[in-house]
Amino acid sequence: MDEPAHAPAPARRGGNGRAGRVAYDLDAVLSVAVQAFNERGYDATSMGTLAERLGTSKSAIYYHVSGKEELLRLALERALGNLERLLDEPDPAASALDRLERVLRGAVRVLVAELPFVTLLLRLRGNTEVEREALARRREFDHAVARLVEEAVADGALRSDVDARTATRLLFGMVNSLVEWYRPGGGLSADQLADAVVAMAFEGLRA
Amino acid sequence: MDEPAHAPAPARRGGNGRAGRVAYDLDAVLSVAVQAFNERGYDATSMGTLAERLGTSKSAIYYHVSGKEELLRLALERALGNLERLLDEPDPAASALDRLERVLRGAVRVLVAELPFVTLLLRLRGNTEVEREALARRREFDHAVARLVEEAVADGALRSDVDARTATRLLFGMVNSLVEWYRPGGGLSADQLADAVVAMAFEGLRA
DNA sequence: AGTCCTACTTACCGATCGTTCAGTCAGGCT
DNA sequence: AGCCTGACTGAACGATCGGTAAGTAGGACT
Repeated sequence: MDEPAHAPAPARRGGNGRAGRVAYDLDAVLSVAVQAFNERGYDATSMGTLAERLGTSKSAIYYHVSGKEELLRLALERALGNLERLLDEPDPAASALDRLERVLRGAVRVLVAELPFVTLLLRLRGNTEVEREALARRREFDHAVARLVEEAVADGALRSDVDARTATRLLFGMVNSLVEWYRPGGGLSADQLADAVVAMAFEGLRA
Repeated sequence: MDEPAHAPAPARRGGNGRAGRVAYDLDAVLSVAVQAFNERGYDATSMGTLAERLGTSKSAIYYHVSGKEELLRLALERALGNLERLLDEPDPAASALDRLERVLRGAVRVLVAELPFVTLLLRLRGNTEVEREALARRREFDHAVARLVEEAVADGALRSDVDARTATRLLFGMVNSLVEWYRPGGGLSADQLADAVVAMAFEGLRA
């Protein structure tokens, strides 16, 4: 067991590629990197650790990506792209409340489907330019949802005794927290989870 | 402005101590450290940065604490101690729902009062033994609250169509998220915040 | 057969990390 | 006057960091 233990089977090129080479593609490197970043934190994860987990050398990684920060950038792009797509094509005929519920369910779906990538996004500190840009895009997403909440309050669909901004933040806190505990295959599907989130958010826990 | 810009005025010893010395005590070092850890992450914060912010040298810090990890340990102890105290002396006559609400409000109060310390706690990754021990204590706290939720569901006070464990986690997600956005002095008091949390958690957002 | 490209490897770089150590200096004590 | 202690300073330590340069095995292509 002193062979590269955590590495997924390297993608041996079949079909269109060269055969017989131990070739990692960018996706394999990225997924191993993101998992490590989430386990130990971005800063605490060295390129050496990544190489170990991939079963290669540090420099091999630099063949696929320009550096550590590009791994971060690619991962954040994937998370943000999926979230931002939730805001496209809203049904203009639907009520603000309906659109909010749809975004909420969509967010749960994306968080579950892209768990490691979104996890990374939600833990950013803003130390570098890459991180700050991602944080700005995340803030823009948050604001779009906040506008939906305000609209629903104006419609009289949501209670007005709780500040809309505070409500939005608590709502997001609830949804985003799932990256800290939800693990797929644990007997709770993404749909069930979305149901629980919507139920608690809109109707509350009281019997 | 090339003097130690971020350093709080060093505690010049008055009264019982020696006068005229630039003396930092442990509390001052700790509070600067925790703030830096929260801004840039524990791993991304170097002892050199801490020294700069304190307006001293790296080695001066080692006079007060045994090392970087002890700063972390002291900070986590403060956060965990305050949270764990919430579970002491519950009124055994009160219903599970009442006790849950009291813990919830207490948690909001502690998070607000000890914001930087709890923030640090909630961002742990478990890289070292110190971090893993803190995570274990945090899990124990979570379990105690989960038991309260289960009790309240058994009483019929909370809805049973949402899994108690899931509900607890969403509840905590909501409360814990406030370290990411709540800033004191922003026109929202801790009590108002607790009201909003309890309202949303128990009654939901629907008008 | 010879050349080219892909996908690496080994060896190393300078910078920075947390930490240590020896020395210093102001004030209090005797 | 002499000594002690508390609170540092400045220089250096070895380890580790992210990243680079140069070389190369092996299949594809001509």
